[in-house]
Amino acid sequence: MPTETPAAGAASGARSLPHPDREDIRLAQVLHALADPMRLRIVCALAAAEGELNCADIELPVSKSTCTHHFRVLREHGVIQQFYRGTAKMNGLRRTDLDELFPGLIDGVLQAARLQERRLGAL
Amino acid sequence: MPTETPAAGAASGARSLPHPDREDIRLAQVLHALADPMRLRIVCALAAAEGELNCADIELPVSKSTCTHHFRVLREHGVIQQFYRGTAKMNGLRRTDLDELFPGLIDGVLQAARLQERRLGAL
DNA sequence: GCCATAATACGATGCTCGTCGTAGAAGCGG
DNA sequence: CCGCTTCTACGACGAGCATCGTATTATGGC
Repeated sequence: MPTETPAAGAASGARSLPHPDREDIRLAQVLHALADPMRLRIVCALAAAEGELNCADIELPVSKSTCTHHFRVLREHGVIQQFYRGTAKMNGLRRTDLDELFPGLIDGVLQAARLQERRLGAL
Repeated sequence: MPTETPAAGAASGARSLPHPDREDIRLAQVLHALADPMRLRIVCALAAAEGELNCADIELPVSKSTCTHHFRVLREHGVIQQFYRGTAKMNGLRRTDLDELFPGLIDGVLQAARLQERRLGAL
């Protein structure tokens, strides 16, 4: 269940990953987070995986530091959810939160991304 | 019909307003254009008006130059359509183009904006 | 205890963006 | 023709961002 609030339990380790509360998520911030090609790719991969994904499971043409940066932007803007599992950090879309706040938005963006990829790929 | 291609006719004056072709519109650019609070407000006003709106009909807490800048960003990223009518410049959403490229996206964003406004206003 | 793995933090750099003010251009009405 | 309204162009300034490399921290296994 990747849509629980991570506050419940504080998990195991000491490394904390601050997530915004659902009511603190702002549309403009979500759109900004989604407006970067790298982050859009991350979100699409996460949505396609339907579950959690390791940070390293998504291949991006950028350095590790930049990758970390993008994941953090997505998390701090309320788009994804992150937690540690051993040395790995797992990622998941905050679908239920986003769907409750902005019904149809994420689906629209994901479908738009798929359509555009198909359109440009089959050019 | 505010959704025609403005290339047909070249209108009256000499002032030209370059619009991107529909197939040149990119999702990331649209999201980026929508990610600014001012521009989001403009788009919402335009959608609510259902027709064309004068630039000055939308009150924004920024200077005139900044306003012009935002309108241009929206136009150059394919979100709105602009043309001159006398000294005024009229604006309209490119709904049909956007709906064809990214079905459901604009509706999702607009509804999300309305929901958030209601949520935050009734706080 | 110690090393390997995975990710972070920090600082730097170059680019983009949002904002503004002022000066200028295009059309309308007398 | 002249002034008024409306928008634009240009330049500037400060902030933010995407990117990187390197040093550091946290976890798990030997």
